[in-house]
Amino acid sequence: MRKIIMPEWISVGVLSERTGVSVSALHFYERKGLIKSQRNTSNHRQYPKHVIRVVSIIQVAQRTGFSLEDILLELEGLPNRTRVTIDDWEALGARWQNELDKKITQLVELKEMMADCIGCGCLSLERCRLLNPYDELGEKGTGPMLMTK
Amino acid sequence: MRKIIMPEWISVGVLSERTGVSVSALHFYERKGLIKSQRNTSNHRQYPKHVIRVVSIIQVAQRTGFSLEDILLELEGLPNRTRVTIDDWEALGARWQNELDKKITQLVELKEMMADCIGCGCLSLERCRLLNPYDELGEKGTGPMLMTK
DNA sequence: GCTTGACCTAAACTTAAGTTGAGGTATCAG
DNA sequence: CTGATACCTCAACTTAAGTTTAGGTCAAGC
Repeated sequence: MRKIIMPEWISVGVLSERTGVSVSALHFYERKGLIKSQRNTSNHRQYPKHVIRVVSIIQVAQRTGFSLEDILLELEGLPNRTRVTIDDWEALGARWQNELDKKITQLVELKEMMADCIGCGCLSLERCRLLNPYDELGEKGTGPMLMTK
Repeated sequence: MRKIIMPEWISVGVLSERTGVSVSALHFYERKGLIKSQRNTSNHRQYPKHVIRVVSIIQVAQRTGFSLEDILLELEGLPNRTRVTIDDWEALGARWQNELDKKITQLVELKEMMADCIGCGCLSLERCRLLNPYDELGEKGTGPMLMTK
């Protein structure tokens, strides 16, 4: 009694529907090697259902700033192509986590910079003095000032 | 006795050095309206020092997935161009925070999807079964399986 | 007075990530 | 048999975010 569940095959149209990614983009991903398909007798692509999940990962990764090349490297660029171990997979997972953490750090940094800028007062006057610094300045005596350092 | 600190002017080369952004990119940002300069008598651009900070914000925002158009909209696209209030600025800040939070959520989502994928076992066998699903399957009886849903 | 370095403009080129279009095939419904 | 539909390929086009190239100006130093 086998516990294996064989893949269900879906067409490119269905994959597109399920993921919200256009057919042309899916073809493109395939050309780039991010996903793979088998062909049926009519030369139509057939994807195992699990590819839905791969495409979802691609989408989210992309929206969060990874390039397709990055994603491909993460998914395919394993140290040795002949024998890939569980260790390899774990290393890959670690690298990916690391990248995610870096990106989160950058977001937090951005938040801080903005808070700084808004906090310093120079961003809260009519229009941004940082961007439009040629308005009459110092006409009022009090009020927002430009920063030195 | 005035408390106003007048801006120090810097050249495009210095701005480039200070920010790590190439001169051509800075010209480009200026064409796009992201930064502004005055010209000296030799027609050379002069930026107030604070533009360093603006460029830094642009850089970080970009690295975290905002397009220049997004950034421009956030910085410039205020409701009414003639009279911009503190409320406008706060609304802008709120929108920006919101975007940042969305992006952070996406990163967390991505982390979860990956954890899921690795956890399910199908990613921890020689090479990825999700990506290379045509390997001999079920040869061993036990071991990783493909997922149904 | 000439060269060097930092700057200027405008236009063409580049890369990533697709989209669009033209022309062709296979299966199914009436 | 004749559309309609869903797919196929290949090539050209698009947009964003710059870079590169080519030709020109200006002030400084020797």
